[in-house]
Amino acid sequence: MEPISVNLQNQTSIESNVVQSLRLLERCSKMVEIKQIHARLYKTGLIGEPNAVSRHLASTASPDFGSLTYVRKVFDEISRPNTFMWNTMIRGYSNSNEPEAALLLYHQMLCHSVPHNAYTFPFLLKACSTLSALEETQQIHAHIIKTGFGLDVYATNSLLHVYAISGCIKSAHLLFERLLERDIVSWNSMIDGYAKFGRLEMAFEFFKNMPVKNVVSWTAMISGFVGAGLNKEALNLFCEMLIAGVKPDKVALGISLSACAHLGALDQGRWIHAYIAKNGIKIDRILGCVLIDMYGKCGDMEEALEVFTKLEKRGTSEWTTIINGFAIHGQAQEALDLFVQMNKAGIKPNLITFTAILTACSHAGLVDDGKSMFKSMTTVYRLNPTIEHYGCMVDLLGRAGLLMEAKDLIEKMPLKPNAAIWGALLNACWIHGHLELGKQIGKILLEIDPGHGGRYIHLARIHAAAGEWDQAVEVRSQMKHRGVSKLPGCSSISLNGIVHEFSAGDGCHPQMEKIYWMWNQITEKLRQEGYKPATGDLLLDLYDEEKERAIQYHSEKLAIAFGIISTRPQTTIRIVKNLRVCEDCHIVTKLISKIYSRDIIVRDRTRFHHFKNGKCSCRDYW
DNA sequence: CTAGGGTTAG
Repeated sequence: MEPISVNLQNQTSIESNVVQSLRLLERCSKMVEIKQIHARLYKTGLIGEPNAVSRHLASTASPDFGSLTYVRKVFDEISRPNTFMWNTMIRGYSNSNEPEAALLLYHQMLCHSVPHNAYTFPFLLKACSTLSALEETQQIHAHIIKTGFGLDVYATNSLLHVYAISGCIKSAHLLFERLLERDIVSWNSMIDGYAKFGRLEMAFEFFKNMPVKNVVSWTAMISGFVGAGLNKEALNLFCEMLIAGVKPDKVALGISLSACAHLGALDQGRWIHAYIAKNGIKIDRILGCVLIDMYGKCGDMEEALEVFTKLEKRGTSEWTTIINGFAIHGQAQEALDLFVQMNKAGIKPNLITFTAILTACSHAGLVDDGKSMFKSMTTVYRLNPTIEHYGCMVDLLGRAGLLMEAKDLIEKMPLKPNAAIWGALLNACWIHGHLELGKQIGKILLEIDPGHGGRYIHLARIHAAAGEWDQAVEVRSQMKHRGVSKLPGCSSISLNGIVHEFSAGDGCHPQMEKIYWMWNQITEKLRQEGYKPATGDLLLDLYDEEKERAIQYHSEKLAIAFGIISTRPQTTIRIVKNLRVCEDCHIVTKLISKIYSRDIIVRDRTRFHHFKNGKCSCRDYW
């Protein structure tokens, strides 16, 4: 920052002085300097110049400056703020963490009979959209029409956006139909509105029919797929976008990377990372997090760490993401070490950081560490544990066999236990054979979460293990009766940029015959090693032939068989599964890793298993 | 001035 040396003595050159001051203002980056200039505006009388004051407000109210209180003070001193100044303040608050203030200001603006201009409504409606303030939006809608801005494309697009984003997609659609002038933004808002609420067919209808698409149109659609869990479709669309010759920007790349993360599509993730590097796209905070997360969720912690280390700035999110990476890999010590380093670096952990840390302790069975971290949340970091944190603790204690302690925690916690809490306890009961308690909890779960198929299966299993076949069958038929279906198990493997998906007993894959042949080969070798199927799950399904077949061909088994025939010997096989690995598959995969000398990395619904030479990184604790 | 983004975990 150069010293401020504006010659203010000569009254005739006051205009050029204003201009010069304004230039300085725009270059200002520190609050102190802004305040200095403000003081100078006062001293020199320039404070009476609406232009100078306006610019001063504008640069101070920009999102780069956190402190709106200061701007507000300046604003409040102005006797008759003009429209520009009101707009500036509304814009400031619409981008802040108190957007309500924007609405209040607008109200005051009306009271003072200050006229609007075309810039007033977009700012104001932005505040409405973050607040999902529909009533206010309707009032503003009326004002827009009354004051003759009903044909202004910025005002109407802003309206359209609020309606679309706040779940009033019908109003948005109606408005869209009535618009005389629609531009690409109008279309994109419709796509985003429908996509965000899971109405992908409608979103796609708009996407398909719009006259010209830009990168935002594609991204809104891709993001809709990701939001609906259709990550494969999201990636396909990303590829189509490239083929259509639309250059992806950081937003498109980020959302596609998160699709890769969900899918465990390492190759595609690497490709996007390389694209970012090749095109000189700056890795901002979000891209940094997504990259770390992608590598972590795709099983490559070395690369995740590499990205993390190379980042210019590391904030809470970046640390949290890398810690979570180690957590899901069962590398609790690394996670805990990073937590210490994070503290040393002066970065404050947040609630999500603690979820990651507690997950790490839980997966590794570090009961004492977990307990002390949980305690430190309130005592050291002043964070109130949420239901997720209690869930982690119940899981941690229950998994370690401390069922009574887990139950005790549930009874004493200040929050109402939800399905996830009981689910964690039920799982613990199952692992440690506490069948009586398991049955009680299973019943609770069926009541509070009647649409979740997995709960029925769990309870039925427990009945079966207790030898209560009638009741096991009863639970299953209850499930059928209520029309609840089990989430089908699905495993995927990514090869040469193509994600292959398998579901249990699947016959869909073009190479299915070969895959089943390979699986039979594998079973033969397993038998020679003395393997016998873990039949716990099988017995329950005896009454249902189709399911029995499905269990023999669990989706991950098919994916592994496909992996072995489709890759060179020694190549690591990476599988992603949407459910937890069952005991039988875990045993089998360990054996396969030894017999075929293959590293097999399986990502479960909650964690990674690295199978190597007959052993698994989870040390059979999962 | 209006439109698309991430980290928990279900």
